[in-house]
Amino acid sequence: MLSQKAKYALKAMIALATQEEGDLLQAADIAERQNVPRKFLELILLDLRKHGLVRSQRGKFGGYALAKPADAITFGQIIRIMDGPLAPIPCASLTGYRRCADCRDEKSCAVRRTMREVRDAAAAILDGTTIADALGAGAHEARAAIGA
Amino acid sequence: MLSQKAKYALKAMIALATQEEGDLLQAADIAERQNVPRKFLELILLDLRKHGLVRSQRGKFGGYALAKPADAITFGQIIRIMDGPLAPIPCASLTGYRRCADCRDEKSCAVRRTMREVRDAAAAILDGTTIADALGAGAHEARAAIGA
DNA sequence: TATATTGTCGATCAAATTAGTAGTGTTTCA
DNA sequence: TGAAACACTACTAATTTGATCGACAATATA
Repeated sequence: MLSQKAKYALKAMIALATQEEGDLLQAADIAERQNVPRKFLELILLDLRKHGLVRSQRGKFGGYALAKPADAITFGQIIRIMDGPLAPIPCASLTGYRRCADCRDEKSCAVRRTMREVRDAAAAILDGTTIADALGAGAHEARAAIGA
Repeated sequence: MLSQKAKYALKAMIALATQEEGDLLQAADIAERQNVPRKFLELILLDLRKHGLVRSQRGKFGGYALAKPADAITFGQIIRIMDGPLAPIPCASLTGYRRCADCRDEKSCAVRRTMREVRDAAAAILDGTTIADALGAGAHEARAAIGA
């Protein structure tokens, strides 16, 4: 399961991507637009900043902006920061491998093998979808909705 | 994340599938073979029985057996019983749909759209992998391991 | 029938995780 | 100097997870 935190982080990054290059968006604005608790969102943005996805400016008229182009930031990066590895089970993870305590023979474990397949499929999608894609597709859907 | 419970359930089902048609396997045996806590496993088997995946016999020389052929039981069925929907987020679930409380416009939500893709990919794998597949591949690996 | 054995089931529990909230400090600009 | 914004620490309530315990019910065999 994706945590609320990760979901809020994705929504916040998408909101930041709608800004003009160089413009800042304040936590309170994002919170209101995306309908998420402001203080909780601040923690999330802080975390994203510490991981280099977002930059911030303090003081009056401060705020947040993407630290990199929207097409260089993937869903996978954001989710891993917030929730950890994508794999359904640690023994099937590339980025956060941990052995199962109860596993007798990892090589022949069908659970692990199948969970690795699931991980790979999820990673292909999440590491292949950028914040820019999210915007683009959204715009596409919006255009389609008005018949354009 | 796959819970321990779901992982144990998968392992137990695989263990049951190794038995001859009609033979029973006792909870204590499964627990020892698969290295899982016996009492916890009993709860899991009970749950699997109530959902029709396993049958049980009480009393001396009692035990458990698959209630259906191993190739008619998928990872997806087992995981949904133990952990609920496969989707990373309820608004992207087919079997357990629930709206996000904070969502302003579900139609244009890029998070939802992408999580639906992840769900579909995971479901394709998990609903397409049976307990029989798990055994078969395991045997193949085993044969490969001994050079056969 | 007695007894050992095995599944059934309800209650309970400790630890971890989740989803926040509160408050204080720090920076910046007008 | 003061208001506005981010930074950071600490705390907490509720939920979930991963079990454990013990009494009960069914069954096979001696």
